[in-house]
Amino acid sequence: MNSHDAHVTGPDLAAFAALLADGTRAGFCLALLDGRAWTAIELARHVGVAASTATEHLNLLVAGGLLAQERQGRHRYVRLAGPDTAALVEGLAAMAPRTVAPPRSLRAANRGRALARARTCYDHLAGALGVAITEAMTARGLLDWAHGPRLTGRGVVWLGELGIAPPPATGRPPVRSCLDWTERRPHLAGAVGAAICRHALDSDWVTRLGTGRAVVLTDIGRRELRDHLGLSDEMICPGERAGG
Amino acid sequence: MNSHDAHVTGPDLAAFAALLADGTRAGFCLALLDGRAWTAIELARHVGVAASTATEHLNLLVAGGLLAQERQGRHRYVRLAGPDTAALVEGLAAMAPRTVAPPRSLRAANRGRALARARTCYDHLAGALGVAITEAMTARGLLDWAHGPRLTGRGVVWLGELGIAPPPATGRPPVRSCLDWTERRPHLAGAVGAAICRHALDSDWVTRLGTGRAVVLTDIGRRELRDHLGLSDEMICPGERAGG
DNA sequence: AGGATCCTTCGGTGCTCGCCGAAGTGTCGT
DNA sequence: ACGACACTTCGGCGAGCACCGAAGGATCCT
Repeated sequence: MNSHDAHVTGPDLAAFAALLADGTRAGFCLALLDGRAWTAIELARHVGVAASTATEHLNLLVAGGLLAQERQGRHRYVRLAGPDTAALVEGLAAMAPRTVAPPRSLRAANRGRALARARTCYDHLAGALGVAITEAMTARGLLDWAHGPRLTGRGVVWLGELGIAPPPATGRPPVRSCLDWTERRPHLAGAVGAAICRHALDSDWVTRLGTGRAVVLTDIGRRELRDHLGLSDEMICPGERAGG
Repeated sequence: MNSHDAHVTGPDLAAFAALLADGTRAGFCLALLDGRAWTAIELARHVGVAASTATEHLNLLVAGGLLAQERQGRHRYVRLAGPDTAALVEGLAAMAPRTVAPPRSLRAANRGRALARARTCYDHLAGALGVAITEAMTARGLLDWAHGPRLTGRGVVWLGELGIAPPPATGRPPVRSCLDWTERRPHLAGAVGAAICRHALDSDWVTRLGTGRAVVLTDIGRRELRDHLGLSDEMICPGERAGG
């Protein structure tokens, strides 16, 4: 195990980046950022290519280690390989130029607004909601950004009040910052971000909107966020009124 | 400035990743990870392409925001746009598959060994040396990894003893972890990592080996590392004897 | 068994993109 | 002014690759 003897000429950065350098494959990965497993056909339809084309791309992504797959009967389920790959896709996406195109339909416009308002990002909350929670936690002294994001002692207590146990010290950083696409401000990621998101879903603060990544804040969630973080509706959805 | 009205269909991940999906451009970025500014011709020769080809690639990388450039007379100096882009390239490189190829010459083999031993990575120290420093700091309680890497109070004192002022709280995280290509273990990055690297170069702990990223530990550095971190030669270069 | 669905394999097509060399522009040194 | 050098522009070539449709498994449902 002497890595000095392996004549490492350097990582094959180009081959790896090429995995994401195709519109179809990038679309797959962005879709998979919702953290769930998709079937091949779902992904194919999502980006509008033939099933055979999707198969080829999925083979590449799995072979490249970006995606993990499980086969169940006639279904091929794929998901992002892990939190680190998700973080990589996030980071790349945050730095990539935005494509600003007019929505193709009213339905698409509504979906876009819902996504901007609140969505899951791999396994944590993003959008205006995710950013608002993060900033409220900072304002209340639950997060400390002096040395990068860190949960304070009060933050640990606060988590406990919600019934969330502080995540065990595994390899995954407890608190990570993830730059939001729509808000261009950071929201909370990492193990704690995931725990909060799970709690929000389990306790019906938010519910999934259809089958995508969009979530919608419930009345329960609105009350809990006000009580626990002092968040008003205005602070979460400035100038908007959340629909059913 | 209501970002919800801009119909953001999502980041153009593919276009951005395509910047790094070419062997020549990836070679440029990996070379620029040494944190210095290179001229177009230097980069062209480094990867072995014509000057005209290099120009085209540099145009793309600059337009894409990955590289920044300054023109001085007949020279075009390019460098990575900033620490965040450097972090992105690092992260991608760490996750990319290694290309293990036999070195083309004795000279190349020596260069590879020198790089594995100690090198700069953008603006901090990497290789066996960088990893050894990071692990020694952890062992001495200067770094705390419980909530992601963080400098402890003793760490701040230790920096002071070296004559390094704790970096101001700018946007850049003071301490960041960067996965080492050759060691596959994390080394210290971020503002503190950069400060330590600068100190190591200023105080002649290490000196640049030629014009590349490789550095070599001096006798001064060897003594200082032993006195300040308890690092023995064995711990820095297991099974090797550093040459002049 | 039969049909529907999900996935895969296999040619074939068309286009993008990286590369070079030659010629041209601007800058530096003498 | 002149050559040397760094860089840029342009035309053309060749390879790689993303795409599709058709055909062939594999699996589930009735």
